[in-house]
Amino acid sequence: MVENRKSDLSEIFHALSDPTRRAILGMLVRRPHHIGELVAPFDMSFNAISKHVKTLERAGLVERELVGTFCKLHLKTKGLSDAYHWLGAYELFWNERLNKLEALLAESKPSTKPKRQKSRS
Amino acid sequence: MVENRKSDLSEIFHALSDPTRRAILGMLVRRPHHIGELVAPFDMSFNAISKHVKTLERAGLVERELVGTFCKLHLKTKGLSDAYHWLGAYELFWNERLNKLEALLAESKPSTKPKRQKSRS
DNA sequence: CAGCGTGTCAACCAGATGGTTGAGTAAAAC
DNA sequence: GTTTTACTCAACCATCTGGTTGACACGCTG
Repeated sequence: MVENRKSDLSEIFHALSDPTRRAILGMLVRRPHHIGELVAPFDMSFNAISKHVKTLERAGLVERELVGTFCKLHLKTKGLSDAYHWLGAYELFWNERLNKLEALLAESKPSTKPKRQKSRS
Repeated sequence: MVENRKSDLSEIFHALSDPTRRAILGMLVRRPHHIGELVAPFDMSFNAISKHVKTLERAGLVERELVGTFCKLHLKTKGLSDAYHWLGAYELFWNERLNKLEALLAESKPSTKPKRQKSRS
């Protein structure tokens, strides 16, 4: 397949951790763009955007389709879906856990905030 | 509130982009741990784990509760939930879009793979 | 063919990241 | 009161990151 060298969650989350890259995904979800089109909104060099695209591509979030000199970029949803489902596994817990946690914290509230605070914000 | 200085998606995704930190969350989702307990599985110094915990805390994924000398860590689900919902917005698209995309790609398949390949893997 | 537009690659830089060690602090145990 | 335990903080280091610039490759257009 040689899909992408590492369809890893680490790469995916790292790709998502940059606002520029998330914005790019936001553009691509509407319709495919070529790289040049992506540059305008960002006040950043073409090369910088190209690098971001490469990061997204490595993470498997974006797919290139070469059309003449243009490089048309498509959103590739598998990676997003992977990340979504990874988080979904936690969702199973957090609804029920929040209740448990709240109960627990309520119990231990009296002794919850000890004094040992030197420089903790 | 002073919840955390930046309940930002960037921080959250960045926190999730490290396998050690994801593993820590995996331990915390079962039950709260103190930091010392987290160290064992990782072959890494206590301080390294402590730093990871701090990263998770900054991202709002983890909450500290001081119990004597121990620092009990709870999973804090809001951040995970935020990330989950951000991705969920894309899920609305990708189910329908995949169909559209596939149709589109099927149309343009004949000219989809041009020759311009010098050093592209 | 020459020139332009689109994009890649490599080199470079400042700052962030992930790890280490060592010193210090505070509560608990002796 | 001394020692242990659990943890924090600061300094340090190598590597990664996100940006830049400049040179180059490819395909389209005239």
